[in-house]
Amino acid sequence: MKELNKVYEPSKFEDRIYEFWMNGGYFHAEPNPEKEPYTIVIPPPNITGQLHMGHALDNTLQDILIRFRRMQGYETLWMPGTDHASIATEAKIVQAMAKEGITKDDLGREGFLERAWEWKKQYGGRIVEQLKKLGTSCDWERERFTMDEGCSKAVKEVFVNLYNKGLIYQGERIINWCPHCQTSISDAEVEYEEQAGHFWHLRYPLADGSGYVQLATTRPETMLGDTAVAVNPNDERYKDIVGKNVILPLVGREIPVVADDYVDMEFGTGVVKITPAHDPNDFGVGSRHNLPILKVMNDDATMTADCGKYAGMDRYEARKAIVADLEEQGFLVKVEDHAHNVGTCYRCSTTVEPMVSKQWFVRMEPLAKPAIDAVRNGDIRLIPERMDKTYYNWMENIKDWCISRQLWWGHRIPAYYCEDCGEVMVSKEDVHVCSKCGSTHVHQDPDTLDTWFSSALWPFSTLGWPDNTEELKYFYPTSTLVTGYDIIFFWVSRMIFSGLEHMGEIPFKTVLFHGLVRDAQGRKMSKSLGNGIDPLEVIDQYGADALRFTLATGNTPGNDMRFSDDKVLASRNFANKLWNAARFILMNITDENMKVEVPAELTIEDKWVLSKFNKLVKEVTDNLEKFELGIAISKLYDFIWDVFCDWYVELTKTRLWEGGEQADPARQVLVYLMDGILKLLHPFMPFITEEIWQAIPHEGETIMISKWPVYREELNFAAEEQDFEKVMDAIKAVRARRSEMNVPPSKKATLHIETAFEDVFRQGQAFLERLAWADTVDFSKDFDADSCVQVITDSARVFIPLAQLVDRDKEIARLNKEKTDCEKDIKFLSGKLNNPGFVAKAPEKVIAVEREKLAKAEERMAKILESLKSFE
RNA sequence: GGGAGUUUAGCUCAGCUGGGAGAGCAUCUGCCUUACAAGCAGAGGGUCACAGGUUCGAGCCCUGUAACUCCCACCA
Repeated sequence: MKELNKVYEPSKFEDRIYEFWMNGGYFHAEPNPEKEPYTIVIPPPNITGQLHMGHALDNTLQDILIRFRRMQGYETLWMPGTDHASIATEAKIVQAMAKEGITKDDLGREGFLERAWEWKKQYGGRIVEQLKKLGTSCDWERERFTMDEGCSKAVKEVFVNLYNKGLIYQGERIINWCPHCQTSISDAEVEYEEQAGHFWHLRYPLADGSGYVQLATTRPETMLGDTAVAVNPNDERYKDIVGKNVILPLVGREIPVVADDYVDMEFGTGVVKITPAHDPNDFGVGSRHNLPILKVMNDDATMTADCGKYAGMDRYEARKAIVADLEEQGFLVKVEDHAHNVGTCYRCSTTVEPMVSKQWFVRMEPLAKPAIDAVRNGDIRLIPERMDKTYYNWMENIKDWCISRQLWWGHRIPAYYCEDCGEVMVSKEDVHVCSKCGSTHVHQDPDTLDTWFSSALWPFSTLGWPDNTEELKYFYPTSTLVTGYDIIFFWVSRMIFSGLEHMGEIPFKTVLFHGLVRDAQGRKMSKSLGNGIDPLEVIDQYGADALRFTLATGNTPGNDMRFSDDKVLASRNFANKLWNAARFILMNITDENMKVEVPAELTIEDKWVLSKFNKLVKEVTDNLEKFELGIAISKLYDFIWDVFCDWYVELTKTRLWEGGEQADPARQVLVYLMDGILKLLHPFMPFITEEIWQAIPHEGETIMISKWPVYREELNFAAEEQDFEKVMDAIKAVRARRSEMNVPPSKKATLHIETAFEDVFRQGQAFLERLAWADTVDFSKDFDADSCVQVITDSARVFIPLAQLVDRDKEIARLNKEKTDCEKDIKFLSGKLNNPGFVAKAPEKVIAVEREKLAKAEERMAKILESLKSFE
């Protein structure tokens, strides 16, 4: 017989068990026509990443679903992998290089990429190793990387496809530029934050000397790039000046006054300066009026060489200088404080600069349509449902997606330019000769693609697409995607339209969104705040199972949760409880080869617990199938702690300690239940359940691939369940009474029981003795009720002869209180049942329940009255 | 400006399609009862944010209000 350590110490076995699973190959999946597939693709963590609580939550939820389905008999694939995270990784490497005094240009593209791959080799696997500590049952044999050969092939294929369909184009448009990362970023990658700024009110003189127009700006440095001022065409105030010119202060350039609907007459003076090169709205005005586009800022946000005395200044430096000059020359009317939203880079938080730039874009509208329909018609289900709205709102207002990045680490854009004739060639294969003029002066576009371009293909690129592999045919579309609501735009929506466009099929059937893990005060965990809790430290201290339990408990889809040490401690205590229950069983087993099955002979308490367990199986399975993981785990918790440990284990002690023939069925039920509990709990707490399962009698090599328990009609003992609860009620009531009167457990007393269910109570006699601290249980009427403490339940009156503790007046007062309470119950219930509306309209089931309650209350009342009478 | 979420016991949160309010932690009382003091047995504690409405019946459905949080858009 195996033994369990006296103390629950997860660090002693978690790694060993993970290794055992790995060696057994249990995580691996293969297309298998005999089985139904169940597939999850992991949200690939960044190779720069360190495991944080968000990962821990995300992957715990995925592992729960995967392990559950695997045990249910599905061919279960959890596809793992990592993301190259172009901006984040490149930034990290550049930073490291800076310490050595090297720049990207020093190394050149080739040299830099070599270094980047080296970095990936060294650190890219770190997060994977950390995930394993959590217990994730990914198919590591299939691990992928967004920049591996297969994924890169998929990226090229998609780019070329979309280009040929006209869904990818190159254009000179306003994009968001991050001066720090030195690249364009997409709209989705801009985070707006409110900053305190100013409104500078300026006046621009009219060229004909007839006066000024007054306008305001929050970014005066952009005035150098003004190529017009605009007014609303319906604005009477400015009718006369439309078509005239104004002189741009400091610069002296004459620029026209144009009329455009974009201008809001109500706002400010109704005059707007137009800087087409540095503002998205102005760009629109500019193109409608054919205004020149004048870039005044370089990629590092310094002013361009054309900016005269301001050339080379940083944008904020230039702002100061320009404001000072405007004031000095009398063009500044006033300055106001003004809070406004500033776009910042989601990676480095630098204020982004809108700029005109030639970039590659994905035309979104045609792609968005089917993606919206897929959710609307229910092909894809978002959990919680409210995410639908967020999704539609984004998809219906979507703008074209800027996909080119001025970075080196990433998928290089497969576009080639002929230096002689200017031909643009987009091709999966490298191009060396111009297809139009035959020139060999051809070079590839230097830019790379947005990281999210490759992640969008993840559900099918990882399964071998564009090749039509067996895996792709079998495992696609995937079953469930589990991810945080914060990347619905970045990733989820893009996978949906990509799957539909390239596979002609949705990428997944269900998306389970979770929220953020916050700290105990409800703050977002962040590096800068330093309030992040390291999951690995938690695992070291309390074990992966406790961490997983904490994250799965009390968590509802889409809602944020707080993480605190208290919660992990409670989870660890739960694991310890289970551990000790297992130890108890092991200590009492005599035959280590015993079968895991329900014995032929069952006592009333066996039937009670088996019936309860049977229901639990059904409910937990239902909850898991409905993605109600938090509900499932709390039901398990209640059953294991309350029903199994606090009640059933205690109940078996009478049989076990007496030994003999009656002990065997008790052992069998204990093992049967423990086996079942471990299986139900396994998806949530894989390590402890495996460790215990291996120690108790079991069939099979690992609990991981054991059969998920199913509801068994023959274990439904409704009558015995109800009967036994009568005994339990009496035990609880006696305990409460004794506790109230401070009678210590060591002080035993006889229980005289008066009940209409004597046969039931006789079956429970031993338990009344053990759990209600009785020395004997007596059913005769032969005792002096006057010297007894009385306990009344729905089904019995219990008399405890504790004469020295009985205070006649107090007894009467207490009985009277019970009477009042009971009267209230009866009044409430009969009121309900006498309400014609209720009886006519409520479902029969509900009415029956209420009748039952009333009957019980009336029984109790009769007993109370009887007791009161005896005091008269 | 638009949208969403939250508001339930001192704290953190559950509460599935409407049928007399739950858990953990904390508090109080009594127990080292031979699996577990990381435990056992008890107890107290809630006008379910507020105001209306629908219903036989509302924490749950509808309308409105307030506070907090988040997302989207962004008027110079």
